[in-house]
Formats: sequence, structure tokens, C-alpha cells
Amino acid sequence: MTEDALLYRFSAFVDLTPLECTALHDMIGPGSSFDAGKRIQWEGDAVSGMFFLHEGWVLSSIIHSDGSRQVLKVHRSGDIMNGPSLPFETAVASLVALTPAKVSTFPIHKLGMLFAAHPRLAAVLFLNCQEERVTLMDRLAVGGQLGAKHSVAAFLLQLFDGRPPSDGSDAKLHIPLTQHQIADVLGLSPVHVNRVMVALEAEGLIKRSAPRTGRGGHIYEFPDTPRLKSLVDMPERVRRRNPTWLPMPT
Amino acid sequence: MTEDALLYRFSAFVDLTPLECTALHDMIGPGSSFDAGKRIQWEGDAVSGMFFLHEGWVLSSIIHSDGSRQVLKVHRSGDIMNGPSLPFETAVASLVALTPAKVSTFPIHKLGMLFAAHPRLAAVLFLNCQEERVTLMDRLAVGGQLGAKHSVAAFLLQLFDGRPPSDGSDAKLHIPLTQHQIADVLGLSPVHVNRVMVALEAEGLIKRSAPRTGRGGHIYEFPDTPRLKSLVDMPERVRRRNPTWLPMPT
DNA sequence: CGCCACCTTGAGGTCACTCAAGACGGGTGG
DNA sequence: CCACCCGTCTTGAGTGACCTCAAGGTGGCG
Repeated sequence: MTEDALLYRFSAFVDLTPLECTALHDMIGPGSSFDAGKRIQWEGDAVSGMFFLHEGWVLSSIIHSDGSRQVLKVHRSGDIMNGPSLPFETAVASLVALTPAKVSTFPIHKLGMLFAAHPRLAAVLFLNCQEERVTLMDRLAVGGQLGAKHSVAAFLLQLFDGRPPSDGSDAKLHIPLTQHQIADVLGLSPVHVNRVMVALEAEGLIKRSAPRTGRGGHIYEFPDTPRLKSLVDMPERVRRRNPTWLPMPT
Repeated sequence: MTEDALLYRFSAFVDLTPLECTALHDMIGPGSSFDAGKRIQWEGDAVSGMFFLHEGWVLSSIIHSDGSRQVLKVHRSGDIMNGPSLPFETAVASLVALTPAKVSTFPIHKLGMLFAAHPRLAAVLFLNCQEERVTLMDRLAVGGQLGAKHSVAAFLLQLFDGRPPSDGSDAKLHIPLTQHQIADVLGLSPVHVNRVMVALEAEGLIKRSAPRTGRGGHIYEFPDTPRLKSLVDMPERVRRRNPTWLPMPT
């Protein structure tokens, strides 16, 4: 299954050739495991490359000078991490494992080799980055204009829609974030997140139950996804797969 | 000067070889002119490529379903536009000329050729995209946590710091945005933007004067940039120029 | 048993919003 | 040259969303 996770982001845009698959495997270093709560990278570290998340949940966050924390992205299996740090001398964000996580490094000089040897893969990386940009733009739009209820609903729905294939396809989802962490994602206060959660549950839009195990998080169910989606009302973005303009596969 | 504008974003990361310069010029189509207020692209159009802004100001925005508008980016000379649309079937945002603007198209199939023939330039495009991502992340952080005063100050300061070289280097800056448009950028209401402006002026952090001409905008002065910067308090991001990991220049 | 992290709920305050009306200035037509 | 109009900026008053502070409840774990 770890193989599939690796190719997840890349094959979202193109059907990979076997040669490209092996090339990716060769470029990505051996994975190491991190316990829940362990820090994978500090904001301000020297930039050594990207990371690839095989398994688990990882939080990417920035500490503000007033001490408050802004979570920039909730990473899940298949995600490519630390791209935003590449243009700079030092890392932009910290990466913290939320659950036990398996992470590979994608050393930066191999990234250069990838651009030289596999232009199509490079283009896919570029597209992936542009898509992340759109994700941020949408968050900006939702958070800026609409209320906290919309933000929370959009957040939950995004995690639900984007769950990796291995998670099964029923309407339940374990989200290992505390309400405090969700607040950090959305730029709200923890107490207000709680109030919104209670309200959403009262309206029958979500259902929460205790986590099956240990630290943090809840299991969320979505009994009425259509109504939830209509509440959020995000524009439908359909990805263009195998666009004709990409360079020839290698 | 238009040549310089073209190379502005690229040479932010690397010193271009003459061959790369001519390659870029060849790939970018002839420029066409747009009057102020003219729409360059509609949200929902088919994606035909990127655009390159030689001269002028362009607003990139999304219309929400409730009619409100979110401005995603204020483009200025040298900017590469419409990148976020590339992964999708239809364009993500509308592009509207704010001032008379000169725009070239960067057809999508030539982008594929660029990835194949000029891996180093492709890598620079990738870095540029990652940097835009960071810009959005910072906006998210500022807008989410801090007040409207910070947002407005950060917005003005960002425009001031990022002004193209041709604009001269005195402490004056003509910003052709109405307060209503600034509100759309920041996700605030127009009246509140106005109140903040008045407050900032009362504190001596900015100074406004009438626009030299026609429609919209003001001339802003920044008599006390240090204090303004300390108010905004963004982390300093230093770009890494000519990183060693890039592919060989062509 | 008691600690700790998390969730929950209440009360009161502040920031930013909406609605509404007025001031200013440029552009147009008489 | 003047009257008028329209977009923009400005200002006031009232409302609502979200925040902070604070206290209490719950469950896991040593």
C-alpha cells in the first residue's frame, strides 16, 4: 500500500509509465517513522528537500510572533510536504506528526535531477503546486467572507472528500485533531469551534463519537452530505487528467 | 523596459543565460493591450495557457455564489498570471485590467515545450509557484489572527515593498484600487477599510493624496515604514538565489 | 485516586458588519 | 459656465459574530 500512496498525487494528473514509477521510487529516500507528536521539521531549519508522507497525519504550521499558531495544511498519506520552503533559505513551516507517521525525504538535488530527466513528472509537480495554491485561495475566500459555521463545515467536508482510498468509503471518518487544533487551522478560537460543532450536530449535519483510541480527535459521521455541501457551496473544480500539452513521458 | 519586466520573476531566482532569455521571448506570444476595466479572462473560461503581464495592474478575482467578490491577487508588471487554472478544465479566476495593461499569452503547449527543453526555467516556474503559495499562506495567517488594521497595513506594505523597479524608489506609491476593491482583497467591508485608513493616517503611519488622474485610487506615502513594519510583523523570508540543485542552464 | 488534556457552557466585551445619509470631485450635457 | 449625475470617500448609529475569561464536566492513564 505504501507504493500506492507514493504515486497518489502524481497519478491524479497522469497515468504514469512503469519507468516513471520506478524513477520516483528511486528518488525518494527510505522512509522513517515518527511517533505521534514528534516534530519532523522546525520552522527556520535549513531547507534540505521535500518530504513524502506515506502514512499518517502531519500538521504544517507557523508560529506567529505573538505566540498564536496558524495551521497551514493538514497533510495525509500521499502528500508531498515542504514544497513552500524550497524557494527560501530556511523552512517556512514546522511539520508535526499528529499520528504515528511514515515519512520519506525527497532530497533537493534529486529534485533537480527529476526536472532534468523526467520533464513530465516535473510538470506534474508543478500542477500539484498550483492546485495547492487554489486550495489556499478557496480557504481564503471561505474564511474571509462567510461565517465560522461555513468554515468548519468546509473543513470537515474537505477532509471527508479528500480521504485516501485506503480509508474505506463509508460515511465515517476519524479526524485526529483536537478542537483546539481545528481552531488553529481555521483561525477561530477553540471555544467557538466547539459551539459551532454543537450547532452542526444539533442540526443533524454531523454526528460525533468518541475516538476509538488514545489521544485526541473524534470520529465524525456525515448523515446528510448533500445539505452540508449546499451549506459550504464551493465551486466544483474538475481536474484535467492527461492534458495533451505535457511533455512526452520518459 | 518590457524585456526587463518579462524576466523579472525568472531572474528573481537565477541569473539567466542569454539563450534562456531568448527562449523565453520566443515562447511568449505578442502582447495585446487592454483598456482599464476590460476583462482579460472570465472565471469558467476554457484554460488556454498562462498570461504574462508586461505593464499595468490586473486584478484576479473569484465571484462567490452569494454575489460577493474575493480578490485573490493584485498583479503588477512582471507577474505571471493564471497559473492556478492550469490543473483544471476551466479557469479558476477572472482577470480584470485595473489600469491600461499590456498582456502576452503563454500558450499551454509552449509550457510543455519549456518543461522538455529548459528544465532550469521549468524549475524556476515551480519555485515561483511555491513562493505564491507562501504569499497566500501569509495572508491567511495575517487575516485570520490579527485585526483589520494589521491586514490593511500588511497589504499596503506588500505593494510598497514589491513595487517594480521602474516605479522609482521614493516613499510614494500610486495604488489604483478603490477602497471597495481593497476591501474585496482583504475580506473586509468597504466602510471598515475606510475607517482603518483614517485611523492609520491619524497615527501618522500613512499619508494619502488625491490621484493624479481619472478613475479611482490614491497616492499613498509611508512616512514611517519602520513603525509600519513593526505593526505588521511578518517573518522575513530570504530567497535563495541560484541554488546549486537546479538543473544545468540550457 | 487524582492528575491532565480535552470538551462544554455561561457571561460580558470588542471588533467589524449593515444600513443610511451626507460630502466631495470629475465628467457630461445644456 | 453652470447644473446635474455618478462613483467614491466619509461619518454616525445600531446589531451581530466572535473573542476572552472563567468555571465545571468527562475520560484516560499513572
